[in-house]
Amino acid sequence: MTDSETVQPAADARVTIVDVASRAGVSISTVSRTLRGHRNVSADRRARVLLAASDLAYVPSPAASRLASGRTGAIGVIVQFVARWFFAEVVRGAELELREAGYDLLLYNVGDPASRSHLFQTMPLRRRVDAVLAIATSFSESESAALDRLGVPVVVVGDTVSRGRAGVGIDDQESAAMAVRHLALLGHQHIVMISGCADDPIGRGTTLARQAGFRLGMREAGLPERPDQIVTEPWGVDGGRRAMERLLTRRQLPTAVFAESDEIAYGVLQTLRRVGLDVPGAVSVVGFDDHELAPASDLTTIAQPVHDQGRLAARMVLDLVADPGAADQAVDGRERAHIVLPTRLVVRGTTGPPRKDS
Amino acid sequence: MTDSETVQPAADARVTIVDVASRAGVSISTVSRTLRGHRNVSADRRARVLLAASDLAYVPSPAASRLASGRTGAIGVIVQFVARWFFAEVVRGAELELREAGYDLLLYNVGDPASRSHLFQTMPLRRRVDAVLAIATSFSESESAALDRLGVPVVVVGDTVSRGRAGVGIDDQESAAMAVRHLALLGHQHIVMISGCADDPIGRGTTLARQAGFRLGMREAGLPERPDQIVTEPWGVDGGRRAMERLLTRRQLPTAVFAESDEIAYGVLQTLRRVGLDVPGAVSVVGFDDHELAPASDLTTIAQPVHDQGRLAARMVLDLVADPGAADQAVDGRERAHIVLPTRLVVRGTTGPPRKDS
DNA sequence: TTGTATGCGTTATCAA
DNA sequence: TTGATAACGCATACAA
Repeated sequence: MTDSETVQPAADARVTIVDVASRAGVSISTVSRTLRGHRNVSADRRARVLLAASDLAYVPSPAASRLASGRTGAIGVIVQFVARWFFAEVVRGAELELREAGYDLLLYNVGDPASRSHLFQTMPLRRRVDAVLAIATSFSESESAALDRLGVPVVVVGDTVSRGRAGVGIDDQESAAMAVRHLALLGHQHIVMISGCADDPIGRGTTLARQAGFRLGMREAGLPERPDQIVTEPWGVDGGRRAMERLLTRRQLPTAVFAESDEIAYGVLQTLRRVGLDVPGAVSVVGFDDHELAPASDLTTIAQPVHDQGRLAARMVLDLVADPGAADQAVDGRERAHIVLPTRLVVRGTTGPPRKDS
Repeated sequence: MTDSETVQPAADARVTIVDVASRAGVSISTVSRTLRGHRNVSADRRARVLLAASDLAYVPSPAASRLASGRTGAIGVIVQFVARWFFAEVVRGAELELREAGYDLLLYNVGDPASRSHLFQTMPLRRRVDAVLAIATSFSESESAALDRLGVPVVVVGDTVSRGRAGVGIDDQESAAMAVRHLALLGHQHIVMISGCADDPIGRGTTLARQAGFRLGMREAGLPERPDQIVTEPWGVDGGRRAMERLLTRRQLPTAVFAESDEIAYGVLQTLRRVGLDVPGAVSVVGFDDHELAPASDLTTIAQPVHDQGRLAARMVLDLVADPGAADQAVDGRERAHIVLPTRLVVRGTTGPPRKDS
C-alpha cells in the first residue's frame, strides 16, 4: 500500500473562506470565484488564493454552500435491493461518475414496502438532492407524482415501464428473443421460459418485456404456442429451483429452458444437477444478465452492460442538473433522452443441440 | 401496489420555518424546538405547530440545519466493492438502521487505488459526515491518520487488523478452525486451504486470520504441517479456479479443500466439475461466508451474519455520534466497543467422508 | 476584475 | 415556557 502516503497539512476543520481570503490578501468573493472556477479572476490572485487554500487545507462547508446556492451537490439513488448484483453494479457505475463530478451519492434502499412508502410519503429526498436516479423499479401513479413534485430531474435505469422519463436501459424484448433464436437455431422445439411473477412490483416492466420477447422469438421460429410455455415463480434462485421442479412433473420435459435472469437459471441448474439430468445433454439452459458468477456456472446467457448503464445514467443526471431543459436533447452523442444499450449472447456450456432421442 | 397512495399536500418546497411559525401564531424558535422534540414546549403550542407544519407539508432545510447546528445528519460509508455480495449486504444492513434514525448514507466506493487515494488525500468526507463506517478494509498508517484527522467517530466492519477502533466483526481465526475441524471429523487427513494473497490490501486482515485459523485447526486435529498446505491466488472465482487447477498438477490430490471465501469455492467447484471429479466423493469443499448463492451450489460453508454486522455497526456509529465518549462503553447490552458475532457451520452437499481408497 | 453587502433557513443563546 | 437575535459559512447581485 504505497498510495495516499502523502503527509497532510494540519487540516483544521475550522478553516473558513475568511481565513483563506485574509491569508491570500483578497476578499472572500474572490476566493469563492476562484474556487468555483469562474473566469473573471486575474492570474496572480488566482494563484495566491489557490496557494492559501492549499496551505490551510481549506475545504468549503457543503452546508453553507448549499444554503447559499440552493444546490445540494448530491444525487439521490433509489434502489430496491442493493445486495443484489445487478443493483449493486449499477450503483457502482453511478458512484464512479458522480464522484468524479464532485457529487455526493445518497443511497435509498427501498426493498421492503415499509421503507418504500416511507420514501414516497415523507419524501426525505426533498431539499437533499439535485436529482434522482431510480434503478430498475416501476412506479405507481402516485409514486411517480410524488417524484415529480420534488421538482428535480429524475432518471431511470432498466425499467421499461417508465417510458416518458429520461433513462437508460436495454431492449429486454429483443434480448429475450435473441435467447430464443439461439435455442431454436440449435434445433430446440420444446422451449419453456421461467420467469418471475408479473404481478410482483419489482421489475414488473422487465419481466413483462422479457416474456413478450420470448413469445416473439417463438413465433419467429415458427414454434407452436403452448399453454404452459411460461412458468412463473417468485424471482430468484429458489423460484428457479421450484419452477424446474414443476417442470419435472410434466408429461414431457422441455429440451431447453430460458430463464428470465441468471439467478433463476442457477436454481434451474441446481435442480437439474440434483436429479442427474445432463446439461446441456438433456436440457439446455439460457440465462439473462451475465451475472458475475455466470462464468462459474458455465452458464450461457444474454449479457447486458450493467456497469455502463449506471455510468451513463449518472451522466444523464448530471447533464440534466446542469441544464434542466435538456431532457429531450442529445446526450453523449446519442439522440434521445432514452438510451438503449446493446446486449449480446454469451455462449458457455449450458446450451447445445437437443439429443436426437428427445 | 397499494402502498404510498396517500395524496400529498401541495408540498411547496419553499415553505420555511417562518411560514410555519406565522401560521401557528408562534415564534420560529418554538417551531424549531417543537420539531426537534424538545421538552419545554407547552402541549397546546406543540399541537398548533405540528398542525401547521403538516398543513404546509413543511420539511426543514437540511443545509440550513446543518450550517446552524454543525451536525450533518449523514454517515459516510466507505466500501471497497459495492458490487460484491458481502459489501452490499453490509451496506443494506447499515442503510436500514441509519435511515430509521433519520440519517443519510453517503456512499464512497473506493475499489480502485485512484479513488481510494483521492478519498484519503482530499478527504471529501470532511464536513460532510458526522461519522464514518468502513467496511472490510485495512488502513495504512497514513490512511488511518487521515481518518482520525476528520475528527469524527470511525467504526469498522469485518476487518481484524483494525483493532483499536470500534467495530463489529467475526472471529475469522476460530471460524476457519471450525471448518477444518468439520473436515477432520469426517476423516480427512489431506486438507488444503485456498485463499487470496495476503499482500493484497483488500481484506488483508481477514485473509491472514483465516489462514492462521486453518493452521490452528490442522494442529488441533493432529494433522502434519505440509509446505504447500495453503495455495494463494488472487481473491475471487478465477483465483479459486486457478488454484484448483494447480492442485490438479500435484503428485497427490487433497481429499478436502477449505476455501477462504465462497466465491473462491465456486471457482474450485467449477474446475472439479469440469474434470469430472466427484464432490464430495473425490474432493470435499468448504467455503466461507454463506454467500447468497451458496445454497444454489449446495456448498458447505461457514456462515456469518453479514446483514447484522451492517446493522450493529450502524448502531454503534449512531451511539458514538450521540455520545462521542462512549467508544469504550457498552453498546446494545454488549460489553466492549468491538462486537464479535458468532459464526456457524452450514452443512450442505459438498462435504463428506473421504473415499476409502484415497 | 474586485470588493461590499445581503440573504440563504436553521439552531442556539440569552432575556424576558 | 417563550421570543428576539446573533451566529453558521458561503454565493451572488450590485457597486466600484
